[in-house]
Amino acid sequence: MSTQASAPLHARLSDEFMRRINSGEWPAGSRLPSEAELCREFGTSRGPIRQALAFLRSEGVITGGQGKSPVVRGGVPSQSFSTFNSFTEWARKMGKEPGQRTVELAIRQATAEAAEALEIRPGDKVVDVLRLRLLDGEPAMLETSTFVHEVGRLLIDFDTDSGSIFEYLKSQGIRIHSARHTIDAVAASEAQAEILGTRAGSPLLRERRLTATEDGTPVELAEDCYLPGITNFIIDNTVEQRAALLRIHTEGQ
Amino acid sequence: MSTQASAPLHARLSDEFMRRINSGEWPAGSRLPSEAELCREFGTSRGPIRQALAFLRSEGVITGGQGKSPVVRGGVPSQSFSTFNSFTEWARKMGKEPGQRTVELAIRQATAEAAEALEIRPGDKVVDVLRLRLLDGEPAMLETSTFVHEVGRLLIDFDTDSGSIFEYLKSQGIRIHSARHTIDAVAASEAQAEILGTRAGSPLLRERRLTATEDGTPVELAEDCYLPGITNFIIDNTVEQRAALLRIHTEGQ
DNA sequence: CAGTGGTCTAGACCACTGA
DNA sequence: CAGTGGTCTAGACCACTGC
Repeated sequence: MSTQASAPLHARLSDEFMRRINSGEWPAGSRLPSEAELCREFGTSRGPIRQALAFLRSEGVITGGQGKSPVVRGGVPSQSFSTFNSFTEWARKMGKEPGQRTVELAIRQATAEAAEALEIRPGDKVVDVLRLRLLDGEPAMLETSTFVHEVGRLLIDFDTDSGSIFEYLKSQGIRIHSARHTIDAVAASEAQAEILGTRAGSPLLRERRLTATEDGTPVELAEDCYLPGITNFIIDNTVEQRAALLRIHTEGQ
Repeated sequence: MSTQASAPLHARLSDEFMRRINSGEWPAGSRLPSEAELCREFGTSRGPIRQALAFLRSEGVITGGQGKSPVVRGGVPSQSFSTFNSFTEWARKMGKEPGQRTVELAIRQATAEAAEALEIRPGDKVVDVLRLRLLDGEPAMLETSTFVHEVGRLLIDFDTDSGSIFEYLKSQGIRIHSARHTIDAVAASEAQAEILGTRAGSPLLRERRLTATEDGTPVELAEDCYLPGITNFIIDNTVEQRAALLRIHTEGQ
């Protein structure tokens, strides 16, 4: 199990349930034991059992209910916040070796657009980082990040060629808490095409990202442009997740 | 409030909390009343109160905890499963008028690729629908859907120019329960470019979708290609949502 | 230190499912 | 009908926060 012995009971239970599902002890398509049975097996009340099951439900690992015991669903992925927000961590999890070449690190004045998103004044100092990200040594993505100065100044002392900015900022006590990702497709500009080693006008998968701390203060505005074919985004959703985390947007709204 | 009088207490509570947040009674950045206070106000035990707060937390509407009362976050979107899965419903919510022109509706044998995704045998009958989707009369997306025959046969009696297939199938008792969306960027083919009124080779935002019923049986395999600039995908995530609904993927994994 | 949310228990009633 | 999950109560102890 991945949880510590001191972890809350419901967390240990959901890990144990997850283990049984992944090990095939509770195969996909089968019914779970009833809550009453699980209470007896683990010598606990219904509370923690239900809390653990609710977590599996929110993950999409189990489904069904009301009068019937839940059913195990198959082929469900899982990814943590940091995996989604850190290129480095994500690449490692995919079994690829992440790399980066810093093209530019600059302190400059915020553009009007960046200032609005980051909730600062136009002309306030920001730190721009432009990096080419690699997978197994091959160009995969062009990352353009703009940090508010208070956070970005920490990067001056950091070798941005050495690894994950996300992890470094975490070690410096910056707690990234939430992010909004906007995904679309764009044609590569001349400059982008040259760095990525492709043709101008060819399609790129673009992810724009606004990250914030717990109290909602913006920290970073980023634009990541992926070479197509190498990377895609996968989103799972179900009816149970009442209002989903995700939405499609259109201009003028 | 949107919930019925007979709805569970925790649902009515979360609606009431949401109302107070949207009305400005609990402004963004402010602290919520303590759970004990809410218990007194509504004359209930902590259970339903906590369940309602947990829902707001999962929506990203409130944040924080442990020793401190939660804080209201601002600017949080919300979208239901059906809005994300139905072009028609989504367009209406965006204030646009959805439209469609059916290019082709055909019964044919499943390709090897489609058969594998839909968990049927290659050569089994499937129903293909190719439609140009419009927003306010302008081409916006090219939709290629492949339905398993058992479901697709219902479409033969449906005017696919008239509206939402998703809604029609729901009215026919087909209960779509979950979907996996894979998003990437591709270059438009000659055929696609002609229908969409763009140039071959220009970028398209592609969403491939596999929808399933509650027991995990695949129903539809779709490929939607959006004209860029008109549409993008927005995803919000936070640390609290332990393993998110979303992930980035790469080839060979 | 007092107040907060996080966790857990024990027991109860209800609505829904399937035999 | 018995068994299931969905809901709610009342009370308890803990860890964390800020004063």
